[in-house]
Amino acid sequence: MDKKTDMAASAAQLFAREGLRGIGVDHIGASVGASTRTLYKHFGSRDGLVMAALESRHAAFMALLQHDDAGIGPVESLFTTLERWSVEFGASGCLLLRAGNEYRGANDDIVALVRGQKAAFFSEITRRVKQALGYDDPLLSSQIWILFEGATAIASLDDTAVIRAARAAALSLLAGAARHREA
Amino acid sequence: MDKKTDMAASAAQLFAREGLRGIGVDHIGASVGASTRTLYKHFGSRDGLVMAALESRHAAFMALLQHDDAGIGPVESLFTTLERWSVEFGASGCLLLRAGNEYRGANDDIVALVRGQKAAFFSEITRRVKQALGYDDPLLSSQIWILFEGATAIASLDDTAVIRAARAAALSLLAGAARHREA
DNA sequence: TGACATGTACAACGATCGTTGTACACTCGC
DNA sequence: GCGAGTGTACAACGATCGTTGTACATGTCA
Repeated sequence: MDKKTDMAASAAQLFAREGLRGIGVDHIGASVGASTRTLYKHFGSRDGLVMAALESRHAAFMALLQHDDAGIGPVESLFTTLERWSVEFGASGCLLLRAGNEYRGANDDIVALVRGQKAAFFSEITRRVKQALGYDDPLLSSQIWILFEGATAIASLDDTAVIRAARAAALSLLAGAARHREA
Repeated sequence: MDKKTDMAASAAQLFAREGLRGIGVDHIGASVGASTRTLYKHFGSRDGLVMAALESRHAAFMALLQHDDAGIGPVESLFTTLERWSVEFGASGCLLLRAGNEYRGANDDIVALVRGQKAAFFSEITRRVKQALGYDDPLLSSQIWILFEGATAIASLDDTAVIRAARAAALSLLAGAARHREA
């Protein structure tokens, strides 16, 4: 029905696998059985399609994040969700950061979009850290963000075991912060 | 004198700024005052130039790493070197990982090269962790690697302050491991 | 002097790719 | 029934880009 949504999602997957600039618009349209003309009527340009694909990816992960709050702690679930995502969709680095780096100096709108999405993601991390500790800890929040992005990056060439190592590090830092607060 | 080395270094910088596939070979040759024909006599193909650029980057960072062992600890200097590198060469994510993701499904040689370089880098981290602790700690080594790559990735859109946050987290984990060993 | 490596200028090729125009189907709500 | 919205097929454009051939210049080393 909603072919525009399908195209954006399929484009995100193809961009992740073949490279942001390593695949043509014709091939992306054909992947969902749509003509190139339809693609342009929806997105206007290739860069417009790239932005739609990034929004699709970001929304999909954020939605998965909200859904996975069963039993485990709010910080820990960041990493279990990432692991499930990597197994299901494949690990090829963060598509948002890849786009931000690949289109810098070519399209400022894409860079601005990525910046906004990452700011939203960091807000979510900050919220979860506060939920776990009872108070705000900006440094710890950014450190957990670093662990998350590092695990995402490395998982693209190693296996997904690094994600569990990152989760353990995050929990260790979290416990250290709580211990330090008590003393 | 050695124009081949210059071209590889300049290509690495241009690839980092304009994107791995966002700049043409003519432009790269012109950046060092060389003709396109000379470029092809040295590297054979565009992908050959990409691999040479990656080797140039990897070697440059590893060399900078060996040189920065003055006063501070072996693990801490990983991050101070990264910070100096980012200020001097600009922060646009790890070019190696970017290439590995962008050329997957297009050139296996590039992916294999990146995999080897990252294995060498992880060995260096492992060596430094052992030097700091007195014994091997594979989990901690991979966690410090995660912090390093995460800081590199995030520094490309935030400022370089994240690198100091990553360094603090690494030292915290290191101290935690040493404390746990004593008990 | 001659052979050879290295570099340049210039032109051209073939291919891919982003983009658009046009004409034609289908479906839905008024 | 009719117009709007959505989708398709097909062809073509202009531009960029990777790649190569050829002819010529320069330096070095035997």
